[in-house]
Amino acid sequence: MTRMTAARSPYDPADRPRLGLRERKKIKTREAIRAATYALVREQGYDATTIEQIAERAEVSPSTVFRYFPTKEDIVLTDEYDPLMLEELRARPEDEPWMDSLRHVMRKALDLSEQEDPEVLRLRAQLGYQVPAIRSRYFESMTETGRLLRRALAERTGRDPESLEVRVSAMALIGGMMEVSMYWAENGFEGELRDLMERALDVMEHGPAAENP
Amino acid sequence: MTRMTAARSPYDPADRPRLGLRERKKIKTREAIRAATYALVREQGYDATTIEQIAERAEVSPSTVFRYFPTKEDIVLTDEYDPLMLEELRARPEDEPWMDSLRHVMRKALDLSEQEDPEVLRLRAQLGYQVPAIRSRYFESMTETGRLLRRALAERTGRDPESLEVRVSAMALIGGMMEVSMYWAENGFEGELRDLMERALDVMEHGPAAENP
DNA sequence: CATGATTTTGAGAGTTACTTTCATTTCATG
DNA sequence: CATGAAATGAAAGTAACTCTCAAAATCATG
Repeated sequence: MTRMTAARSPYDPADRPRLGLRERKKIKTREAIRAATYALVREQGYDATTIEQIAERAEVSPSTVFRYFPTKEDIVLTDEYDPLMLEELRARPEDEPWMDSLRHVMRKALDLSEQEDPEVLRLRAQLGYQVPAIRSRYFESMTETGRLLRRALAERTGRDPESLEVRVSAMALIGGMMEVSMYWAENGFEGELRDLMERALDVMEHGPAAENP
Repeated sequence: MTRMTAARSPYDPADRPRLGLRERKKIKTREAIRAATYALVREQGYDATTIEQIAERAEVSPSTVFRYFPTKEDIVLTDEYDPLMLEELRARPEDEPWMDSLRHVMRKALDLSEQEDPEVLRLRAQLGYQVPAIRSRYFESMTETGRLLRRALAERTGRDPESLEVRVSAMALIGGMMEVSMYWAENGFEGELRDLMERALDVMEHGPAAENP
């Protein structure tokens, strides 16, 4: 069926093989659960896939599934790109306009994710579009990203990260980005996500009512 | 305990007493369920409140509760301001700048809601802030509002409501507005929500990186 | 007002995500 | 290999939702 790529995460265990057997096993289990979930969801759809089936295919008990992921949605969505993003944002030159920095970082993040596992990027977007529960969880995780965004934005512009202005700016960006993903899925993944994101950032840079070509 | 205001909804039944007994009873049941839920949630918190308790206090069966509201979160959140908002937006003069129209309409909506039932406005914001499930549903409902927003924005600016640009603009606004509500609840409802909203719209009008006082 | 059609309700059983508890197994370490 | 710590599985429990069906309330008629 589908090629079972290992989906090397940003903190790939293979980079530091000096991990105890226990740790390595945990990582394997985690990925087994995720792989089983992706496969089943592709075969039967999200709602039709039960935790029991996932557990069975991943060869663990249902209890273990919940030990690794708090909710079913998390199995599909969890990743850890956020810290990387913050780091990248901070690494951009101080005097670069904020929105340019953001453009660079987003492009980089999307490129990376696309190259690591293009299927997963699409599957997530599609599930986010189709399944309300996933969309919700998706939004929650983007809200966390929003917290990073406001920290970075505050640092860059010398404002208080907890001020209404900064918080609203960050979440407006998040809202816009979320919509890009929905749009992409809704239109059958037509075009490069990277380009759509770029257009979205252009729009948001100048406010919603500005003239766009 | 708390005064059990009837919370006259925008389409108040009392305005048209010419409804069959059946219809009137349905509206009563609906409001009984909501009132019971609000009361219980205030007493015990959201999670501790079960559908069974709600049903008992509203003097209906649990099945009936689910017949009136698809999910527990909906009992707290459902309202029907959206169509009104669209109407108001359309009623604004054609040549008024879009963001000014939005400011007017939002102010009006918030004033209305505050005057109809200030408690509910606060309770919702607070639950949205504290309870992830509610926040999710809150966001979903704002997404629907976003669809209206993009229609109105498209009409006003002569663009395609399904274009990426319009959709992103609308959802960015929604994201920003959502954050206003969170901010308000998080800071103990300090200040007028109306004023916070105004400030948020100012921010979003000019883009996230613009200088604000 | 009686009667039959239609709508609404409640009772009950079933599904599934998630929780909690506890005994058993698996690994790490001296 | 022995001992302690961590990970697992089995099992029972909770609560949100779904489905089905029969009883009850309302409505539209003659």
